[in-house]
Amino acid sequence: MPITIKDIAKQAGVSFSTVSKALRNSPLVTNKTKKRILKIAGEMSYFPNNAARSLVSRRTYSIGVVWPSIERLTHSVLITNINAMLETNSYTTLLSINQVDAAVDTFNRFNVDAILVFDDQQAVYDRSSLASNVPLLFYGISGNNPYPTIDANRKKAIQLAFDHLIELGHKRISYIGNLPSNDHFQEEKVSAFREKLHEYSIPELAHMVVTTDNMDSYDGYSAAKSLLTGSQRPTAIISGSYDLTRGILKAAKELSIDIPNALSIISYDHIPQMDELDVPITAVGVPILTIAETITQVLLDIANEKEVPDSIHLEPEILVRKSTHSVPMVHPTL
Amino acid sequence: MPITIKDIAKQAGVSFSTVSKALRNSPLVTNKTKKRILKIAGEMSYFPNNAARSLVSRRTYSIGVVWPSIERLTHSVLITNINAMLETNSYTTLLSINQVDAAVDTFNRFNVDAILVFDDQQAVYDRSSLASNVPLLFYGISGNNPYPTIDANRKKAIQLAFDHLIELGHKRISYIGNLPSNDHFQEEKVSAFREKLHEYSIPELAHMVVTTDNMDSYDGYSAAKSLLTGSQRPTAIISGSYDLTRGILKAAKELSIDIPNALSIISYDHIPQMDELDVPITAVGVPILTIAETITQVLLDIANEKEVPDSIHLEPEILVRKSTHSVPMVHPTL
DNA sequence: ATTCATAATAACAACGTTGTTTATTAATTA
DNA sequence: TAATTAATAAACAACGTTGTTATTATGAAT
Repeated sequence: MPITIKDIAKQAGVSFSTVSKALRNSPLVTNKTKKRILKIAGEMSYFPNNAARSLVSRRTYSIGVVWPSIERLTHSVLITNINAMLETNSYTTLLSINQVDAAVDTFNRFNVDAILVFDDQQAVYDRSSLASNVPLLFYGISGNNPYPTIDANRKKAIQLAFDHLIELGHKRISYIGNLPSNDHFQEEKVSAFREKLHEYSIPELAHMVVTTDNMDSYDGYSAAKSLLTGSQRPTAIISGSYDLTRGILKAAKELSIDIPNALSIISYDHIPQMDELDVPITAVGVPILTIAETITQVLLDIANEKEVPDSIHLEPEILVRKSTHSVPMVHPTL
Repeated sequence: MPITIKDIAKQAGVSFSTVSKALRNSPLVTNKTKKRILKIAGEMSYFPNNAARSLVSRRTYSIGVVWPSIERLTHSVLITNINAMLETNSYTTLLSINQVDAAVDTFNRFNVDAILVFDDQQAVYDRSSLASNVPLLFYGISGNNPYPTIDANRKKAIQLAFDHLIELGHKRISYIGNLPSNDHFQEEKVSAFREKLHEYSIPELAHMVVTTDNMDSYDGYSAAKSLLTGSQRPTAIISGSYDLTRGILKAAKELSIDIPNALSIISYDHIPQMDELDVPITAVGVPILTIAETITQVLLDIANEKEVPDSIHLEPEILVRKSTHSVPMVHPTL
């Protein structure tokens, strides 16, 4: 039997509506009684009943996040940031690891003020049939769904990376990334890479695009190991993600390949963690804080029934750190 | 403006209380009107308002999970399982990645029926001062907090592992595990290992206990690499976790050390994923499904105000797979 | 045909809160 | 001192539901 304002009212010898006002710090209650009531509320460890409150205010000041894939560092970082930002705006974040439709259903029942859907997996469900009275925001898929969407320009990111390497004089550039059958995002990166090869009239040799089965550091490690011990060693590698990069770094270290002097590495995923690796890694992508800020802002907007654009494309940036360097005059294997 | 039963009532030309009964499939409404109302509700994409419902029923049929550390595979697997099990019991799982006290506060406001706290990090807060009207269940810490707690007997697990190796004739056994300053669990495993050494009168040589900085696969990899290339190569390794084990496996593979013929590996963490590694790994620990089932059951119990034991200790099991074998007659390096 | 039982639906109260309206008290003025 | 105003606090209505109670319509039995 949870404590209610009526219990407090009885204890304080005052009407329950006075208690309500006191707890909400209304000017309609004198400071003295306010203080007294606050004290009693604390002692009785009172929690406002969100259900009752939201029933009358039509607001819960909470945001639901649908997060079906819980095992990716970049996403963890992103969610942690969004969570923190929402908190500073007095919003509470609720997560669900259910399927998108079930999670949306749940959040509707709880009357959250807005729902954020991480749809990176491109789960198979009919996005047009998602029943929801709560406004939705998608992160990850552009177009083809009727909800506001935020995504990152992955193509541009790879282009930035490539151009940076070209500027440094690199020609023998490899891309390491995973390429699952139905992942539109990874495809985008690979094709951007190939377009750039074409633009600079660089023929695509074997092993210039190394696709991995997974996004794990190991996949990066294995790919890099075989790539760097092969006959056609590149002078620079573009990595598809933070996790892969960690593996690549490890491989290089093992082979005593000096980074950046003997090999340049540039990685997708613009997260602070890039700075903490053995060699601080030059990174491309939309800064994770920018993503978090944008998502948070749009969430707050749709929660407050403001108009938001149908889709927001975030532009990537390049942050040059220690891992990229001009191509060595004498290539060790060339 | 969300659809309410009143809207449906108006549409169906019937009183709102009839709609309520129809939607809840009450026998007090004739099948004909029931069907009609259900149809209309569907068309209007109606969602029952949880706030209103829970206000009167005093139940939300939802469980809050406090999950401050979101980056560990075993925990992800565990939560995924608990989530699924609760779902089959018609309960909804809500996650929060906030600090324990803030998350408990949030869940109290939402009137979840029970709260599960993952307290593996032993976060610094006064557990006795956690204000909550909702029943709490802790996973991970035994004793010293006033709430029901479920934990796994880690000591026993390491003992099982050790005994198994002894049975196979191993004497040169190493333990690889991380040992952060304040992690009681990891300490428990290490000290269990040392006790066993003592029990079998095996002197502890250098590198018999290799502590890593992190729980990452890399840490396992590095540790194993140095351990296996050193002069005192063990015939068997006990690994502190799944992630470490993956690294160890990788290292062995690279060094062309045949598992299990040249080296036995046994790992903590009794999860199905152990079976899917290069070499299926013999594992000790409480089976993850057992943990999930126990937690789920206790959650349902406390949600329904049943009495539950103060603390439940789960007993570990050993599952022998392909990675352990009797000690080679001729030790390669001895 | 009138009464009575029953089936079907409608009306009502309650859950805990907030915002508004009304009543009470204290302070000020004439 | 009586009247008026300002201050405080109490009472009330509403939010969307559910469970209980009251009402109406239907049909059977006398």
